[in-house]
Amino acid sequence: MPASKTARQRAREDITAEILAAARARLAEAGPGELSLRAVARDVGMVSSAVYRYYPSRNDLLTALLIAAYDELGEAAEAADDAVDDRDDHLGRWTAVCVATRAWSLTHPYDYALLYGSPVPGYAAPQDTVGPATRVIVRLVTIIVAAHQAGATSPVAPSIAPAGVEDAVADAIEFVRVLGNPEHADLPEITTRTIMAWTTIFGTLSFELFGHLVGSVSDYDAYFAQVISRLAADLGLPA
Amino acid sequence: MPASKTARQRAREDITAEILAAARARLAEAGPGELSLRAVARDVGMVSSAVYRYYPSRNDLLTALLIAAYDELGEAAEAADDAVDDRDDHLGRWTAVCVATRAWSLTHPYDYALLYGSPVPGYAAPQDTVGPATRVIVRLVTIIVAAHQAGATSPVAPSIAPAGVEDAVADAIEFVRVLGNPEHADLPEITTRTIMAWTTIFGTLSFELFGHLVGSVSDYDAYFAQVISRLAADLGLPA
DNA sequence: TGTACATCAGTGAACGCGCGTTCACTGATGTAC
DNA sequence: TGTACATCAGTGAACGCGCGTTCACTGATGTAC
Repeated sequence: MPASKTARQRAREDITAEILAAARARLAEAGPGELSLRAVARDVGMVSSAVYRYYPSRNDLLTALLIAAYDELGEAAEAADDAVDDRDDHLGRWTAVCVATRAWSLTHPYDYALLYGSPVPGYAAPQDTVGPATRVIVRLVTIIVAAHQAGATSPVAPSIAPAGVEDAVADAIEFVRVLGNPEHADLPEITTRTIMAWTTIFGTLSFELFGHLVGSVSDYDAYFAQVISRLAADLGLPA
Repeated sequence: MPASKTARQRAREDITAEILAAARARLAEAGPGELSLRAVARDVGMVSSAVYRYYPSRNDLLTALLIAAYDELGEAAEAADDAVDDRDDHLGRWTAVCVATRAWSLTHPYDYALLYGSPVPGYAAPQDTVGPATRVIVRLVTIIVAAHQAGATSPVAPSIAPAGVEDAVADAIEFVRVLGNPEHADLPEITTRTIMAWTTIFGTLSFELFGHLVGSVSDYDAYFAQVISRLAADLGLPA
């Protein structure tokens, strides 16, 4: 049981990754529901049955694909936040995460569609995908709550909304509390607004990538900048 | 050339519609990219080649599906607006359209995924789908612009955003002008905000239907009510 | 009203293709003594 | 260091299946005189 890997183990890891990469490339032409194991095998230069040594079925390959894409996006978003030197520049951190999320999405449109487009009929993502899937929103919430705890915010829009915010997003509020931000009077409002903003960001990316803004938006970069700036204002981050 | 239809013509229309309905039902199990003409034919009780008398190819059937679904959603949204007696109750009209849009989406999740989920690889929607696709946003813009022209609004959030709004959504602003609402000082801001709100609504529906709010939102009805109420406030509609 | 012809819906066979998965096999790599 | 055995990656054939589309056909419906 040596600490260094045997040639076999190294080869196995390489080829496992190679198959995954080939499958991701395939998504450009087929969509996850029509992803063909045989086509992937051909691209890798194997016979189709050989793929079963690495992924026990088509669905397991799909799961690996989801996790890889979620992790890559989460990684990009977190790295962008971490690269902001002034940790108290919450607006800068917010903007960095949003911009990085969009940049990854534009360069990986098929991965984006896998993650945020239509679910694959007959496929239910297993529990292992949950962690990777939450990385972006967790980071966004972290930034916004930090800003409010530092007091570096304008008051959020008065709650003219129907009562019952606490109930609507109870799960998320609980989550934020656990995140280690004990008490803040506006926590329900802040949480609701952050989830809304997150939804708007991905709604914007879906609309952009899936073609629904054709005829409305003329400059996508500028439009996205407008959106995240308004969202930041709605969240109480001062300009 | 009689004004009344022949039996053949009537039968043709019925069966064309029946095939379309069967295809929509199929979407529950397969997704548009894997939609099978043969399966549709079986459901209708025909031999697969007979479908070609009605739709010249699989892609034409897809197009018909898109148009039918967009029109049904547009119809539902417009009917909800039209049913509001007090035409000056802009908040009521806004809410009615949003609620109707969500109601249709929840009862037609597979049609929703067809319209707002991942595009079908290799399929480009033809021009005929554009009109039906814009019915909801056109109605939303109409309501918001009417509210601002009637002066029944709070001022919209001050434009703390980066300059250049006009350029980002130039196409939409032009469209609103053509809609017959000549001048309003805040037109660029109002237009941007309305497109953002539209994006948020469909982003919310996509997240709800595609499972991204599991673990965050505990009461979807209540959450949606919160969302559209905040959006209305952001758009200057008074409560 | 009746007949002759034209139109068209639906049939069934066929074309050429791709799919996921199983299985017995071979040959190379790794392990224990 | 050398040998015997175990592990495992990759092969190739096969199973049973479904797909979109074409084509010559039949029989019913519609039209013109």
